[in-house]
Amino acid sequence: YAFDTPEELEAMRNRFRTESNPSPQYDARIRQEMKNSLTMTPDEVQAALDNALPHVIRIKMPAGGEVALQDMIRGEVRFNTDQVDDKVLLKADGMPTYHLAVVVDDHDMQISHAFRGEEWLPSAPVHVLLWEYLGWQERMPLWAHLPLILKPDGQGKLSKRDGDRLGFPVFAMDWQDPKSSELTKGFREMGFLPEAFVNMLALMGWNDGSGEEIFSLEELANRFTIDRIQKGGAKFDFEKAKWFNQEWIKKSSVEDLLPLVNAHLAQAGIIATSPLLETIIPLVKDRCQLLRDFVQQSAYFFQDPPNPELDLIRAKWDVTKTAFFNTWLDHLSGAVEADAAALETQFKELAAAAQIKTGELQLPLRVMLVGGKFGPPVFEIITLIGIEATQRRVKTALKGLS
RNA sequence: GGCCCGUUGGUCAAUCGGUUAAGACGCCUCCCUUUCACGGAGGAAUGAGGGGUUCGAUUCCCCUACGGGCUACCA
Repeated sequence: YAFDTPEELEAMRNRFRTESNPSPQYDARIRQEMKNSLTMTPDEVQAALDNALPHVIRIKMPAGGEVALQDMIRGEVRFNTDQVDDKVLLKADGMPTYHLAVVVDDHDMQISHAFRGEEWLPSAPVHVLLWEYLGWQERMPLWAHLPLILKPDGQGKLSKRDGDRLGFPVFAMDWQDPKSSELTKGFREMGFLPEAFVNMLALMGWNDGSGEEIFSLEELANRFTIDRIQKGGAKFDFEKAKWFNQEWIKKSSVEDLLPLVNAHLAQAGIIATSPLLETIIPLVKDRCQLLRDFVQQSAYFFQDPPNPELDLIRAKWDVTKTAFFNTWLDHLSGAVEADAAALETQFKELAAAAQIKTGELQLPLRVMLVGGKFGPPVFEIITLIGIEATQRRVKTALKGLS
C-alpha cells in the first residue's frame, strides 16, 4: 500500500532530482522515505485504510535481485531489479494499470505467445515478477518484443502526428479522436488495398529470405517464422508502401477492384456506369498506385474534363491546327461506329494531307479529350467515349484555344 | 543521467567465417511507347570507428560512437 499523494510524489522527484539523476524512481531506497506499508506500522496502515485514505498498490521490487527473461527475438535479457521502480499496480480509483491488467488478461486468456512492441521491454521484468508473485509462472507466455516502426526522417518512433506532417496515413483506417475530434488519416481511405497494407506491414521487420516481397495473408502465415524477425527498428517509407499497393492493384482482378474503385469515384462525385467501368479498369490500373488515382485516370470516360490543361498545347498552337481539327470533326460525323484502328488511320491520313506531323496533333487531341497528358492510347479512348463526346470536347477546346 | 535494445547503400534488407557483399523501393541512363504508365536492359550507392579471436572477419568477442526505447496513479 502506498499513500503518497501526487504532490508528495512530485516533491520527492524534485528533492532527489540531480544532474546525474534527472528522473528519480520510487525504488527500494526511495520507498523508505515515502508513506507506504513498508514505512508505516501495521496499525497506521490499518487506520489509513479504515479512514479510506486514497492509496495505490505498488509492486515491491526486490532489492539487489535480477530478473532474466527469454525473448524469442532477442534471446536472454537481464534486468537488475534495483533499476526498476515499484510500479503502481492498482490506481487510487481502483482501476488496474496496464502492468497488472496485461498479466491478468494474458493469464485468463491463456495466452501462449506475447508479442508486443520493443517499448515494453523495460517493463517486462515487472510483468515477469507479477506472473511469479501471482503464482502463475508455469503458465507465463513466451515473450517476443518486436522492433518499432520509426519516423522516415529519424527522431523516434512513428506517431500519428507524422502522418499529417509528412503527408501519409498512419492508421489502418480513418480515426477520429472522440475527445479532440482530430482526424488521423487511414490507409484504407487513402486508397490502399487491405492486402497491400498487410503485406507492407509484414515486410517491415521481417522477410523470408527468398527476396520475394509480394505475399498474401495466407502466404505470409505459411512462411512466417519468428527467427527471421529483424531486431532493429525500421524507418517507414511511404514510397515503398505505395509500391506495395501498386503491385496489389496490378495483381487484383477487375471483380475485386470494381466495388473499391466505384466507391472512390462516387466519393469524388463521379457516377460510373456499369459495363463501361469494367472495361476501363484493366485499361488504367497500371497507371494507379492508389485506388484514388482511379479518379483522375477514369473520370474523363464519364464526364467531359472540366478544365483541360490547354496551356500544354497553346504554345505550339496555330491556325493550321484549328483547320485540321475542324476537317477531322467533319469526317468524324460520317463515321458510323468508332473503331480505334480505323480512326487512327483516318486521323493520320488527314494529318498527312494537311502536312502536319501526327505527333503534333495527337497530344493536343489527348489533352482535349482527357484533360491532361495521361491515360491509355487516344483512339481507344474515343471508341469508349464515342464520337459525339469526342466532337463535343474538341469543339469546346477549339473555342478555348481561339 | 541510469537501465535496456539495436547498428550492412538514402530506405527496406540477404549473408548464418572464405561471395565480384543478393534483391526490392527510390534515383539516373537507355529501349519499348507520337501522352502517362506498364514492361525490358543497364548504372550510381552499403559492412559506423577502434581493438581483439582466427590462416581468414560484414559474420564471433570487447570498447567507443551513433540510433532507438523506457525512466507517470499513460499505454
